[in-house]
Amino acid sequence: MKYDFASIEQKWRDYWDREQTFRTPNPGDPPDAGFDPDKPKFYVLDMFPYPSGVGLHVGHPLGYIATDILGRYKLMRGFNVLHPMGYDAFGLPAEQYAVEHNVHPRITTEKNIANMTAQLKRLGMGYDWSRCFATTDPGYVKWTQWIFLQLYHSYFDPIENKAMPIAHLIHQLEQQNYYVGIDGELINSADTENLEALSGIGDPNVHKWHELDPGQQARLLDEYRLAYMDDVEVNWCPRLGTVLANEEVTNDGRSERGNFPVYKRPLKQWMLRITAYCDRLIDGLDDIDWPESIKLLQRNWIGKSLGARVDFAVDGTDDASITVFTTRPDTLFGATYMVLAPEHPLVGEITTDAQLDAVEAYQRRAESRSSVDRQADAKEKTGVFTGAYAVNPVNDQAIPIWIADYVMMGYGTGAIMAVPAHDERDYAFARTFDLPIVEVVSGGDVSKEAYTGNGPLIHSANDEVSLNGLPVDEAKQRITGWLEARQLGWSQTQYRLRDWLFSRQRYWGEPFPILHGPHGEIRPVDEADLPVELPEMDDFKPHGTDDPDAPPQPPLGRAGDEWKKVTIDGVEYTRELNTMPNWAGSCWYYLRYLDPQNKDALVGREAERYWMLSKKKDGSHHAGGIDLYIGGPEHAVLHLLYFRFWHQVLYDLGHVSTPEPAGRYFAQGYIQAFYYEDAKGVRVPAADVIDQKSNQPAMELQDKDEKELELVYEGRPVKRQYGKMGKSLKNAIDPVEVMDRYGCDTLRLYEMYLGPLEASKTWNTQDIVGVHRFLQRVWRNFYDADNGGLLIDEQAPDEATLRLLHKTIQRVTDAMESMGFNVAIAALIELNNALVKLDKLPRVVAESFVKMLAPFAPHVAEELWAVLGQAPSVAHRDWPAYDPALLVEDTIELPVQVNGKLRGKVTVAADADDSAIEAAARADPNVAVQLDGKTVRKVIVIPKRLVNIVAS
RNA sequence: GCCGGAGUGGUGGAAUUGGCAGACACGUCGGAUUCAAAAUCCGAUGCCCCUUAAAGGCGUGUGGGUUCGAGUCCCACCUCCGGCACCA
Repeated sequence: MKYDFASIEQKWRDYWDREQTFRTPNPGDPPDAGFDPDKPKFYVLDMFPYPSGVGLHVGHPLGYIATDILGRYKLMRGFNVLHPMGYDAFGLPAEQYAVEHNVHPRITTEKNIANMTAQLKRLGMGYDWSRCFATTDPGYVKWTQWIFLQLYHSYFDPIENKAMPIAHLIHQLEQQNYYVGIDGELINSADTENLEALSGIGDPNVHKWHELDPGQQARLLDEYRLAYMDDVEVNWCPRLGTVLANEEVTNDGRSERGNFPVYKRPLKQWMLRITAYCDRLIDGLDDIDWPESIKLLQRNWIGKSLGARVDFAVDGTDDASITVFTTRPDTLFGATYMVLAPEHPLVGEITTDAQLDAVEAYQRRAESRSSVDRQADAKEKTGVFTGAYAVNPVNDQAIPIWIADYVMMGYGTGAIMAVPAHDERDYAFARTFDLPIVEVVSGGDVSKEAYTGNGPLIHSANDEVSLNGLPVDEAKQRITGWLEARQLGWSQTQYRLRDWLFSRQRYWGEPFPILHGPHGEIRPVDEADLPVELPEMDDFKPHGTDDPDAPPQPPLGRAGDEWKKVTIDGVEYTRELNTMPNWAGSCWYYLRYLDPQNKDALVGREAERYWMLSKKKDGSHHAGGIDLYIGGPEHAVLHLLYFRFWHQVLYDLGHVSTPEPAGRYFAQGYIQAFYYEDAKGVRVPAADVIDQKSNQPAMELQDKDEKELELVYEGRPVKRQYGKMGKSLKNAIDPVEVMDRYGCDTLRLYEMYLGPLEASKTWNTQDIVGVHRFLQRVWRNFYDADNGGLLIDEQAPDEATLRLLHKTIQRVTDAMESMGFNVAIAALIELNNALVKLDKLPRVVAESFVKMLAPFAPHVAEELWAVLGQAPSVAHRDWPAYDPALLVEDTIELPVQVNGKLRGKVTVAADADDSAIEAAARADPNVAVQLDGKTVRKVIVIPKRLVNIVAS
C-alpha cells in the first residue's frame, strides 16, 4: 500500500463536504440540531480575503492553516468551535481587476469567489461553509448601510462617555440643559461659571435651542453626529480618481495602493467622528490580549498629548489673539517668536502692508505643493515674517509672528509658540532666520543645539509667578495653574488622530443610504428601503488623471436619473453619489458570521451573546469577543482600529454585548522571499535569474551570500532584494503546484514547521521534503511496505513506549495551547521516529498519534483513523490525555559541572537526597580527575537539574 | 531623528524562562538498495587542536557586568527588520 495522498485527500474533502463535518450549530429557540449549550465556545477568526482573482500564493494560507489547526484542536478539546470564512469583495482591488479585464465587477467577483472557495477547500479547511457570505451580498450591504445610519443618528455624549441617539441630544437642548455657544459648542446650563465667562445668559453669542432656525438646528446637530458631511482637507489621488483616508496614504505622501502622488485639497465629504473615541480606543487596549507592538502602533497613531492651550494677544489690536497648543508650557518664558500655518485664517488679518506680497507669495507656494514635495525638503526651514507681533502673556514681550509650512493647520490650533532653545525644529528655524534663542531650562548647551531634556528652570519669573529652580514637570503644573487663574490658558489634551474620511469616488462600494434635497438638506433613506443597491452601469470605471486640480468625479454621477433621482412627498432628492470605502464591509463581518441569514437584525441577540460573551468559571461573563483573531499586522492602524471603533459604537447603542470585538488578536508573520531588481529598480522574473559564476538558477542558490554570486537576468546584472512574497514581485509560489506534488497535508505541515507563526520566514521549497518524508514514515508505520499488511498490534505497549507517548501528548498539548505549532510537529516527528523501530504499532499508541496528527494533516489522519477500524470523523473525537504518573521517571541523569563547566553525567534515583547525589557526582571518574589537587569550596545541587562543584 | 522587534551551526529553527546550547528538519558527507537515476533506508555532522579516539580549548551580534552557573538578567555599542516622522 503506497501513501497515495492525492486520492486520500480527495476522498476526505468530499466526505467533509457531504457530511457537513464542520457545520457549527447555533443556539436559539429552538437551537439548531446538535447544539450543546453546556460546552464552552471558541470563536476563531481569520481576516477574510479580497477575491482578487490573481489567486493565492503560499503566504496567504499561513494564518488560515494556523486557525484551522487550532479550530480542529479546540473541537477535539470539547469546545463549540466557530470558524467561518467569507469574502471582502468590495473595494479597489476587486474593481481594478474588473477594469483590467473589462468585465463588470459583480461578474469577476462571483468568479473569483468560486475560484477562491475551491482553493480554500483544497487546503482542507474545516470551515462552516454554510455561514459564508461576501460583503457585496445585498443581504449584507443592507446592514452595513443600516450601521451607517446608526452612526448618522448618534452623537458622542462626553458626560456619559459613550455614543447616544441624537434624539437624546435634541431632548437635552429642548429641555435647555445645554445652551449653544458662538462656535456651536454646547454649554451646560448648570455650569454657571462657564456661562459667566461668556458674559452670561443674554450674551448675543449664546443661544437657546428654540432661538435657532431649523437650518441652524440641523447644522448644529451635524457638528455632533458620528457620521457627518464636512469641508475638509482631503487626500486627493487624481491617478486613482478618488480621495483616501489618512491611513491609506504612505508617509511619503503617496497612495498605499498603486503608489501614486496624493494632494491635499478641501472637499465636502462624509466623515466618521472616530476622534470622539480617542480615549475609549486607547483605554480599551488595556483590557484585550493583543501584541504590545500592535497596541503601541494604535496608541501612537491616536497620538494623545497632554499640554496646554495659551492665548497670545496680537500687539496693536483690540481683540485679536492667537491660541497655541504646547506640550511644554514650562518653556513659555523662552518663547521668542510665533509661527502660524500658511493657511491659518488669521494670517490675512494681521499681515502688515509691507509684508503682504511676501506672505501671499509664500501662501501660494505652500498651497501648490503636494504632500510629496512638502515631505521631500522637510529638513530645510522656510517661512515669512507677517510684520505683526504677539504679546507673550508671561512677560509682556512683543515677539514676531511668522508663517511657515513646518506648522500644519490640521494639528492643534495651527499655530505654535516657538521656543528655539528647547525644540529642535524651532531651533533650526531660529538659526535660519537669525531669531533670538533664550535658554529657560538649564542642563544643555543651547549655543550648539536645542536642549529637550529635564533640568531646573531658569530665567522664568514675573511679578506673580516664578518657575526658577523647578524641574520640568512641576514647572508645567505651576505655569498652567497660573494661566488658568488669569484665564490666559488652560490645560488641554490633543490627539494626532483625525476624523475618518469615509467617501470614495468609486463604483464598487456600498452606496450611502443618503438623499440630498433641493436645498442641500440631508435625508437618510428609510430603513424599510434598505439596501440601496448599485445601479447597473456599463461605464463604471474611475476616470484617473494626472491633473491634481481636476475635480473628483464619482462614477455613480454617470448613472441614469431613474437611479439618481428619488421623489418623496413631491420633493425630488438626489442620491449620494460617493460610495463607502472597502473598510466598511470588514468593520462588522465577524458579527454577521454569528447569524448570517438573519433578515431582521444585523445579528440575532442570542447568537451574538453566545458567541461573543465568554463564560467565566463561576458562570458569569467577561467581555471576550472573538476568542482568537489571526491576521497580518499591516492592518494595525487600518482595519484593526476601524473595527474597534464601529464595535464600540454598536456596544454603546446596545447592539452588541462586549466592549471590544476581539479579546485576543495574534499577528502572524509574513512568508518572505527573494526578488530581483535591475539597475533601474525594475523587478525581473526570479525564475529566470542565473548566477554567472556557477551558471545555476538564482532560486537554487538562496543560501549563498549575494557577494559570492554574479546575478544576471538576460545578461543584465540584477540585485537581490528580500521582502514579502507577492505576484507583483514575481516571486510567488503557487500552493496548488506544491499540493499537486506533495499533497495538502504536506503543505500544511510545512508552513507550520517553517518557524513560529508570529515570525517572518523564508520559503524554501527544498525543505518541503522533510515533512513529506515524515508523513511517508507515518504511513509505513501502519502499512508494511513489502506486502501491504497492517502493522497494528492489539497488545499493550511496553513501558518505555507508553512513557514516550505520554511525554509526547504533554509536549504537543502544551505547544498547541501556546501556538507553538513548529514545536508540536517536532514532537510528533520524534515520537514517530521512535515508533519506526517497533515491529508493530500498539493500537493505543497509534490511536493517540493519529488524533494528535489530525489537526495538522487532517486527510491522512482520517484515512489512518479508518484504517484503525474507527468510524469517522476523527475531528470529533477527544484529544488524548496524558497520565502525569507516566511522566515521572524512576532514575534520572544529572549533568555534573566543575566550576560551571560540564565534566560528566551521573545517573541517580529520582528521589535521591543531596548528599547521595553529591557522592555520585564525586565518584564520576572524569569529575574526580578535575577535582584532583583542588579544594572543594562549595557544592550546589539543584534537584532534578544539575550538580555544580566549585573548587580551586 | 523618535518608538518598537530581532540577532543562536552551512540553512530554517529548539532550549520547561537563570541550570546539559544546537531538539526537530533541510543541506552536506559516508554507506545500503538499484544496471543506472529518482525515491527510500541506515550512519555521521557547531568550530578548533589531533592520523584517530579519549581528554581538552572555543562557541548564542560586539564589549563589559551580576551569578556557583547567562542564549536567557543589567549597562554600553553594532547590524538588520517594522512603524511613525516638521504632531508643537
